[in-house]
Amino acid sequence: MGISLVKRTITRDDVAREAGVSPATVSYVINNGPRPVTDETREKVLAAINKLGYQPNALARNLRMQKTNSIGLIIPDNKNTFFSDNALGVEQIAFDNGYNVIMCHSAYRLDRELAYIHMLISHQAAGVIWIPCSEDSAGAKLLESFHIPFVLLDRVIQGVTSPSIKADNFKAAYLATNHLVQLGHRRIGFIKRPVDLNHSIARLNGYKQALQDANIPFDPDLVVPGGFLFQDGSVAGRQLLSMASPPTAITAYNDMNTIGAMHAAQEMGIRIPEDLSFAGIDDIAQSEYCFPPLTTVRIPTFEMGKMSANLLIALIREELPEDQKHHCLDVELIVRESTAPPCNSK
Amino acid sequence: MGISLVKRTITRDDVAREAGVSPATVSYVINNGPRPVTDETREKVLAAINKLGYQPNALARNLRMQKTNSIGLIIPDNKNTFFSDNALGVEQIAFDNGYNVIMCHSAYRLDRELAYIHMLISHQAAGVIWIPCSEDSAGAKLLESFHIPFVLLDRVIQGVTSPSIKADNFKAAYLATNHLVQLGHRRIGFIKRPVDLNHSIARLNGYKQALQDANIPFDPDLVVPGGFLFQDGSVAGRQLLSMASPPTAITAYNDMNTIGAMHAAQEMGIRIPEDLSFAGIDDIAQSEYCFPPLTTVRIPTFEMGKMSANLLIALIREELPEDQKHHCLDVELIVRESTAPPCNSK
DNA sequence: TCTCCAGAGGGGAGCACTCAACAAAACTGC
DNA sequence: GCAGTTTTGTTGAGTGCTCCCCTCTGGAGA
Repeated sequence: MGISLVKRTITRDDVAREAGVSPATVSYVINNGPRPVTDETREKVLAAINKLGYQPNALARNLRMQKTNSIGLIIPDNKNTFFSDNALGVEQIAFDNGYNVIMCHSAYRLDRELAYIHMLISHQAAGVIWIPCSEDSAGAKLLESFHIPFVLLDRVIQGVTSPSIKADNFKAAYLATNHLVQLGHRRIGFIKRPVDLNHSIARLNGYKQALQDANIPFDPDLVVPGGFLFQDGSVAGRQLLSMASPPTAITAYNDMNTIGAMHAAQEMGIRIPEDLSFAGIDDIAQSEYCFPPLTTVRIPTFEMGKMSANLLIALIREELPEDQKHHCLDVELIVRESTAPPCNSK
Repeated sequence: MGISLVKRTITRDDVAREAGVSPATVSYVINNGPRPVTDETREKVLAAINKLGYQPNALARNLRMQKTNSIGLIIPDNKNTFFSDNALGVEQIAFDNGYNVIMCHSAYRLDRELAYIHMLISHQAAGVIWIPCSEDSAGAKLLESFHIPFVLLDRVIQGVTSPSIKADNFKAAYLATNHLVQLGHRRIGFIKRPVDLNHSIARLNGYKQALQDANIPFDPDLVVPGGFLFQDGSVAGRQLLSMASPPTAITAYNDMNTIGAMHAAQEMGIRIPEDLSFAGIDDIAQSEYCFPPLTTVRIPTFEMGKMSANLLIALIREELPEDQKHHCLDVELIVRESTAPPCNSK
């Protein structure tokens, strides 16, 4: 049992030599085919593998096979439980199907997205799941030109026909706003995404539609931009509350901004929900535990992650029917304690 | 400009042909060495690369070089902001240094950890960052036998001498408990980790030491097991509060359990912090936004992730001095509004 | 006894790349 | 103008694997 000081990996040829068979036979044992092997030979090979502690080299295998079992996951922000939940769903399905996921964190930056896409191409990724941070189509073009299947998660890019998974963003905002309307609110502020993407426009439209259905005129002054951080929501909230005629309820593009705004209101001594109601969208982890617990619309992030991975794997296997390429998941209003009728209606 | 219907990748040989040079020259241009190339030749090669849209095949390169630029990150739960923050730090440093990270989600399961370790070995990972879910050393042995450098993050495994990054868990619990002691509490409940690992034992010991330093006798009845979910903390909280002589303050192994217990108390109609104080450890995202905002001890998770990646990269490059292999990061008490003097002291 | 054939294993090319070793060209000094 | 030296470019072996194609063995049928 000599300790080898030289760092040398055990290859398939070593196993073949140890077992007294040819390298090809070792492959046939490991891969269970494509040619049969007698039980006797198989035993010999397995014994040799065990003795030497052999691990096949996936790199060589992938090079030869012209494909890998790696899928790239491009996400904007792993700190946001919305996305980390997506990631969890993706990883679970990937693992169950023998894929490994390469985590690509774009930090909402297009250049990093593109850098990662180049990396994934270079690594011959079997496919990629992409939560784009913009509607730039350069990355999609690149993936297409290299025939790398990909699915868009949460967001969609104009002109890109790849499979996609999204939530019903219009309905999400409609439900949140309508809930406030039903409680009797008529001046409802909306914190919108700083940059307009079609999913954020859908949410803004849901807000507008709910107002329209209640015959409440749309007031553009009640729509202010938020940001990616809680603090941004806080700033937006203050802006809304410092208006001459402030809203009696606030909803937003997402929970992050809603919670930020709620904190700002509390710092200003405003009671929630007695003086001011808040409804969010996403149902991130913080929403249930903030004070008061936030009324919000649940987006099924984990399920979306799982679904996108299933879609991608079907796409890789070329088993995805044309009519099942695009999915829009339903959303659900979750009423907690941040919403109540407006105080003047009491 | 014919559209190729056959899916064939452009290789370095195609570029060589296009540029009228040898394949090796193309490599020298791409890698900037090891042999020099005249500017004229370089231009020709670059033009050909551009024209053909060539992307080098990382698989072939890695196979030839006998190494990759992939690092594995084994984490127990990406949903928990504690770990997703670790992941973010790792990814950032990895990206900046040209490494890509393979996300390995163990879901607190030893079998998945081992499955992923096998996968990483097979993929010739350059290194791995590992947040182990137990103190089993099989995975570490495996990595060692394949000479794959790894660093342990957050936790440490008995007998494993690999570099490690952890927080001062003893101090964290000491600070939380001592804060409660200083406020005048003498019956302080502790929700411990369901399974004892050395970092959770350190936290329990920190709790005990703070009591001892204040001459408060340790009461084993005040220590109950929690779990991985908010609900588990809730159950543990109810258990503590249903005691004949319940505690006036509760602290726990982590924020998840603390927040769970706090919710349980609120459901029982107990006012926080007037009737009961809560102090946690970790400072996860929820802690600042729960109600009341949680007094806790901040663990620098993001910094720990970054540091572990820097350590791993130094280790891979064999530039890590022996005396810098182990780091224990300092922690900080963050006083918010979930703690107050006990009501009987008023 | 010989031929035929099926079943099982071996040989070897090829995947896209790197780099040492070699060849050729360009430059130097006399 | 030529040997010696430097600079630039090419050749080809090797990385570990898969799978096509070939060989070998042995049993069935003539």
